[in-house]
Amino acid sequence: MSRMPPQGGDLSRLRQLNALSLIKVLRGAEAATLSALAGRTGLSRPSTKEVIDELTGLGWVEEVPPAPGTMGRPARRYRFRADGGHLMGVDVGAHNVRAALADLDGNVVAETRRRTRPDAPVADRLAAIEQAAAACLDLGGLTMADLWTVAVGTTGLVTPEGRVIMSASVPAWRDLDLAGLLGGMFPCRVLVENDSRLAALAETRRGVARNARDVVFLHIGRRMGTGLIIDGRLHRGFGAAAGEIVMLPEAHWVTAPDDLADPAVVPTGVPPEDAAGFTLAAARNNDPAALEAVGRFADKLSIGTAAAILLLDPEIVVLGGGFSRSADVLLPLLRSRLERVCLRMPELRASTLGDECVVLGAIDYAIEHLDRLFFAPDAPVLRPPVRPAVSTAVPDPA
Amino acid sequence: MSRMPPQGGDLSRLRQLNALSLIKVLRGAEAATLSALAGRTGLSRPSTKEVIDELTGLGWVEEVPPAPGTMGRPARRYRFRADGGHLMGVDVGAHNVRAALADLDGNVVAETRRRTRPDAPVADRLAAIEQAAAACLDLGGLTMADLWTVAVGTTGLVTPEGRVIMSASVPAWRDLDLAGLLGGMFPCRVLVENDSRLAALAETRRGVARNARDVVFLHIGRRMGTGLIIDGRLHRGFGAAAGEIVMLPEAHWVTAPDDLADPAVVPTGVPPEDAAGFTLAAARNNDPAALEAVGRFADKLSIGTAAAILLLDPEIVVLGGGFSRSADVLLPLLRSRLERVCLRMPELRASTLGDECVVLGAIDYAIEHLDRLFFAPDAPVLRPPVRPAVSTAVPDPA
DNA sequence: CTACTAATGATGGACTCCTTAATAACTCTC
DNA sequence: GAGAGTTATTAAGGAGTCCATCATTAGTAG
Repeated sequence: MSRMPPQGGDLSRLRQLNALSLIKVLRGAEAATLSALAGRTGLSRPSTKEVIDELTGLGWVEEVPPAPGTMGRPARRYRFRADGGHLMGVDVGAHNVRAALADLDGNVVAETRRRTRPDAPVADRLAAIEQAAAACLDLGGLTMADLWTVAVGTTGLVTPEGRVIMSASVPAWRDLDLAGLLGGMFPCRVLVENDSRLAALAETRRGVARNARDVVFLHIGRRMGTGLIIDGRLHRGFGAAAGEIVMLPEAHWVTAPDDLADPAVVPTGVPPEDAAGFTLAAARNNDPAALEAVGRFADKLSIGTAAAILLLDPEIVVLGGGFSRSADVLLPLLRSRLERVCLRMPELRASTLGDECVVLGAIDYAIEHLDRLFFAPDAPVLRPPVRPAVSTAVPDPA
Repeated sequence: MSRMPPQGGDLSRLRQLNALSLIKVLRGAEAATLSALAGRTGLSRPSTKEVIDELTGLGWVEEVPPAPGTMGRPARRYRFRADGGHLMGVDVGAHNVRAALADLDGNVVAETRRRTRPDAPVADRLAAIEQAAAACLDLGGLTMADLWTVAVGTTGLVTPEGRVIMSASVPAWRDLDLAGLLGGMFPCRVLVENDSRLAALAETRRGVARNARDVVFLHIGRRMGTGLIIDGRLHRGFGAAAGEIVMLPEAHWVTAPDDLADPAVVPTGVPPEDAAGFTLAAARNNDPAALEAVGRFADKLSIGTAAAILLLDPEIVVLGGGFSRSADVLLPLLRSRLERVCLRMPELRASTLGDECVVLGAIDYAIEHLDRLFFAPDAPVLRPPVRPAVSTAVPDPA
């Protein structure tokens, strides 16, 4: 009957649970005193001390100077050593490859970008990834050996095993064992996931949808995409094909972006990648033809979005992707259309993370992967912070 | 960050975890020997014995005669006392009210049904519920006081608090505090949930979708409905309005059933409730007009279904509801339409639970509620099997 | 310098689990 | 039907983890 928290066991298991619970409390928080930690874990002071000592010895926790100016004897303070390990997020797009290096708390330490062309051959794009990663490590003063996990977000359909089936925006990205190829590039576990899904994750972890349990993320741009967070977790589906509402014929999402590149609105000479921006700007200035074009786009956008809202009843819908820079124009149009259809209207917000959305999501995804490794019920024995072994076996027990 | 299994604590907490883990192993399984239990929980034999003794003392577990004919000394055998408590599932429909009494393993002990009319006033339908429940208890030789939880599935939109906003098939069911009204009828916790959702739950727990993690359940009948199981759990959504794809205008689900009552196919004189059955039977016999009508229905059905599949990528789609009795006609039509659109085609099966679907789902829902109560991380202290207190407070921490 | 405050460190007791070894109950073979 | 073989039960000793309590320590306030 469903997955089960109540995992008892040995005495040492209890100690381990308490240690993990302590790490959990320390994570992300500022330095804390023993009393505070004892209060938050429910353990007694002496036990907390003992566990903290063990964790300090292992290198998970470090002591920081006591806070001055308090009454009584100054309390020793401890904090989680987020620099005990590092992970990397990579965003592989049609025009850019981004890499970001982060510590175990998800704080970005260094960031790089390499340009590529949509029609670049596979080898070139892989080289760009390698260069971006190497430069990023350099900037952060680290080496490959310091990486615990790499998570990669890419355009296209990604299988649970990390193969790219095909990508509309990167023609060469087709039936490609990306996880395998990158597995040879990095000496650690490499996770590959669809970019829209990772963007959705970033928005729920640190963006406008922070702390929401059910989120629909819409990537609206020259290519459309969706990412779903359900019950606080990234939803992949049985064959990792979730979120592909783009393919619903009745929603016309495949051709919808063309509405914003209507020759009746956009003068010849405007490069294709700026056409939508032009139309949206014109609509902002009440150009009638542009308004009509944007209206057509919003009509189509609203169909797929309504389907997602009616099915999932999310707390919030987040708009990301290139077009979301003109959310001031799009949001009201979308909202009015959705209100006609939706039983319960969710919050509707534009992304604030912008271009970094996918790399940040990749980092958050890597962190969740590590959390699963460390907090799993069938637990890792308490051990010093070292890079987890590269288990090429199971892709990801969700 | 996310909900956390690693909940450590006291020594007694460890004992409790082990006891719960033991109950979990015993649940649903046949009687087992100590060695078997020790093996499955990971505990040592002496510890297992001690915990079992405690649970036996509390009344959760009972000893059964040893299995004869084995080598060596016969092992004592223990089993979970499923009759330690009872719960009731109720299905409130337009034409029928069903009630079923079950033990803690979900085995149905007794079952009753009362007829009502769709236009019956609220008081009449409530009386039918009370009568069905009373008769059911009688049949099972129990009283109200033996009930731990009652779960009710009803047509219509149900809020997280158990109010019925409105129901298309039961006009009187409108802005009604059903949970409150029934709370006065039963001396225990009463849960109210949409019937299609409960049917979806039953199919995943004991029907054709057994053990699937992601399931889309389609209720197809004179009223359409959906229930979603995501990651093994019933998905309700932020405002408990999930699964209402019926409302998507482009899918035409509201009028779709009318296709099967086309006057060009159904002779006058056939009562409205049999019209669809007539059309489907005619289609089975290759009546051209009927085939066309069923084709139109399948077209509409496939739109909403495709939306759900593309978004969620379920492992399996289950067809339930009245029309699913003609699944042999409908399934192939639906499948061929979906195959044109879906990226990954899920399994497509007809329900086998039939009319009992909702009551069984209600029972499973009640069991999950109890499981949450007993296995929650902030745990109940180990206690004898008694009916949990009626906490009118929190509706349901999903 | 003294009183007050709050954290630290050390001791003893309680509880849970494990390992090991002796005992008990039943089947099978001769 | 007695003895060998097999498996479960029972009991005792040991180790690990947590808690409560109390004397001690290192600051601030007046």
